Amino acid sequence: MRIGQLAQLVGVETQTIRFYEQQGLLPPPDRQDNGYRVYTEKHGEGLAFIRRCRILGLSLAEIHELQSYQDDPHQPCTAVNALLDDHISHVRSQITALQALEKQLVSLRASCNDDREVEACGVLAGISEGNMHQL
Amino acid sequence: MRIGQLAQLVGVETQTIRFYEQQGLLPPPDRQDNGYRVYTEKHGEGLAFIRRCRILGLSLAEIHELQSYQDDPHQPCTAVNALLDDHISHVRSQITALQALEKQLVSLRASCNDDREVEACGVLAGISEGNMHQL
DNA sequence: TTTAAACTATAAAGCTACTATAAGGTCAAT
DNA sequence: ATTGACCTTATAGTAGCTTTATAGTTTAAA
Ligand SMILES: [Zn+2]
Ligand SMILES: [Zn+2]
Ligand SMILES: [Zn+2]
Ligand SMILES: [Zn+2]
Repeated sequence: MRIGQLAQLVGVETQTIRFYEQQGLLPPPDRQDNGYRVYTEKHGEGLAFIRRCRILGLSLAEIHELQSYQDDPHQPCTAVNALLDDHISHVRSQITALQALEKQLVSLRASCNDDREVEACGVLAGISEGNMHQL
Repeated sequence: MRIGQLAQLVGVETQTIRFYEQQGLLPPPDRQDNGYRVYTEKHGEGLAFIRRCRILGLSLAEIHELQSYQDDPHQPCTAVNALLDDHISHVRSQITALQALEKQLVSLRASCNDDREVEACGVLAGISEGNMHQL
């Protein structure tokens, strides 16, 4: 299988595949005499694994870590579970932060319901006055 | 006021101030004979405005847009309010996406409550099997 | 007074996870 | 023979800084 076929199969761009190879997430495939990369089914599985991890929001570093666990299949999976726990709490804190942000933005927006001149815009005034507890 | 004092006053790093100047968000200040930047109170206000916008999650481009409105104070503030509305909906969609992600991660995590070998880890299996509706 | 700490300057690279562009080699078909 | 689709590498761009390198300036201590 050449790179274009693999890309289409998994639903990524060819550059992304080369990028993952360069980052050490995908093993370098064999090459044809003309230099073209030749991929096996294993590469397809590896690439699909990476993509599913990315969809779950895992960073390339975290994926790398998971791969290192896969290479050592008789270790206890504590580290894998811990990695996911960390990631979940990371996602949760992002959610919390964004919810607080939304609240602030909504109250800021509420300070200017009508059409005024920029000079008197409640939104701009709210930002400029700096009545935000963060700063 | 020199750059270090301004930085301390507003709570940013000096490089960040130079960066904002370079990006056209902060007007270039006068210079001393030795080349050192000299800032006025106005610069402090401008910088604080930028920082508060950043805390609200606004991009530098959005901040630039807001500044252009400030420069034209007798326009109606419709565009300001609209910018904020857009930003709020952006934040909301991020929250929604992250909540869906969290749900998926939690269910994935639940598939491996006990300590097993990596080989049998429910988390890794869950990712590898690809029973995710996205892919 | 010398010297070292603290401050300033510019320019360039690094960070994440790609995406896009450039310039070119290979292959099948027309 | 030439088009078009595919492949190659290398390089730059994205966002918002942060870090590093290198060097000049000011200020305070020894
Ligand atoms: Zn994570
Ligand atoms: Zn308004
Ligand atoms: Zn926005
Ligand atoms: Zn497990």
